[in-house]
Amino acid sequence: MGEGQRCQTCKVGSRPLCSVLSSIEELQPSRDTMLRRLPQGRMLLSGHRPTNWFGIIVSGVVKLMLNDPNGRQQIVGLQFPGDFIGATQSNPSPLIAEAATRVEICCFPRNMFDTLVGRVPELGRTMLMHTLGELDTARQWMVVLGNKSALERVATFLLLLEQKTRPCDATEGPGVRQEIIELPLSRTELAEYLSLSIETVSRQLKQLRSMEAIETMGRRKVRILDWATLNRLAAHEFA
Amino acid sequence: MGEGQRCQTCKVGSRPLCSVLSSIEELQPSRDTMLRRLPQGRMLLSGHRPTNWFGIIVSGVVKLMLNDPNGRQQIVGLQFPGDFIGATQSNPSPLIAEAATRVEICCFPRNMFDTLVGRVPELGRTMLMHTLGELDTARQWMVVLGNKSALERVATFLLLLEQKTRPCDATEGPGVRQEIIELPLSRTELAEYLSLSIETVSRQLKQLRSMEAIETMGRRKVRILDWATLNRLAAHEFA
DNA sequence: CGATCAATTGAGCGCTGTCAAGGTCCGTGG
DNA sequence: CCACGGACCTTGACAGCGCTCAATTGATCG
Repeated sequence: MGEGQRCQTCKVGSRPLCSVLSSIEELQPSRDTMLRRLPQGRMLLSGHRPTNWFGIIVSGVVKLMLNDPNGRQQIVGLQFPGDFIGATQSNPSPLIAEAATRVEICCFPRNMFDTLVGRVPELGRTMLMHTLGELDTARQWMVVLGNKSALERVATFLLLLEQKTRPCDATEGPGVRQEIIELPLSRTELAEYLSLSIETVSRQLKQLRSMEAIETMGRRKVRILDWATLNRLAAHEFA
Repeated sequence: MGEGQRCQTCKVGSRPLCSVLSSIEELQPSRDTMLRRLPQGRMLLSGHRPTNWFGIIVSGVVKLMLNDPNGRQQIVGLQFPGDFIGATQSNPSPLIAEAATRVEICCFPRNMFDTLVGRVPELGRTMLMHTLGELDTARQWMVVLGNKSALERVATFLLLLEQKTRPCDATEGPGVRQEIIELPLSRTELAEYLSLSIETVSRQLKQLRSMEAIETMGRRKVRILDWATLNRLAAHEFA
């Protein structure tokens, strides 16, 4: 893993998992915890190899991948600030995790977490709730992959991204929407996430551009112009 | 829910969740637990409505569905004997659960489960493990829906089904494979699960028949003839 | 300012969905 | 036991979406 640094002022506060973090911080304030800054592309979990740490994402995006039997890889989930990562389970999973952008993770040794769960029952419950939420997310994404057209998938992704990358303190509501979205994925990664070809992704972005629903600014930025159209295409999936 | 009956001799013993069940049985033997027999088509969870019970499937298959924004429904998971169902979470989920076949469920009141989790910490851990397993399953299915052709999906489903419906005491290995598989789903449901049209499902079954990989016996039975071909098509997904 | 890789665009085709017709299974009643 | 009806399933024809292959354009960095 490499570079590390003591975690002094964590900014994940208002995210769903804040309670876990604060529990940990209260009991063992910033001694064994550290804020790791990882470069884009760094592998965090590699298939079956066991992991002795776990952490909470503070900033950046982590992509979760599974090896397709045909050799190719598919992205099966994205983890945003506030989400868990690492050895949240003892049974090994073929899941691969990689930093999609530069990432900051608040890391803890695994045994520390285990003992904490024993001492704070609330912690285990929070973990379970979060995992059930992830399960819901995965199943909703199954519906996206199963029933939506290429254009709808791209629209859905853009809205999902906008929602997930809102500043922590922003409440729901159309007033606080960000116009300009930073894409944490390349076109190739977008294709792997949406189960499309690179070319199709490109064509759908072009189509959205010609509908004047979005405006692409370089490779990694999108400005959203027409929320109504995008919402209609995504059919209010991730409200 | 309707018909119920005290649970005397439960047969879920050797399934993954046996520990939960036995913990419950030990502490509170068969007083508030009962074995519910439900007919095919009975709805178990309906979207947002809260549920005050939970249970473990003893026999039969339960399908989990999500409403597609386009109106159609998609099956996002199947629950087999040994799996949880019901209020395993407090946060509401839009998930709908329905008996795909006649189903027997060992049911418990929700508060009983909650108190047990407080008394037996192992129980919460088991729940978390099981949920993480479900998450893995969901993500693997995402890969199936994203990258596999219609023929491969059908082959994958047949092998998955064979694996899941093996008798409890059967260990892994090719020796104990069942030749004849009972399909818990109609063609329409199969299509909803595999994200295909009914017609395509039918055509792929025909193709497998013409390859002499399977043999259909009526509408709800399949005899597997060529395991190698099926495995090759499914690419050893659910080993 | 070129070198290099990513992204876009175009042409062509195959897989799968749609629409429509025919066939099969199964419960019901004669 | 057989005839009938209706739901479920199968089969065929056809079109369209998205993938593949190939060439071009564009971005980013030395």
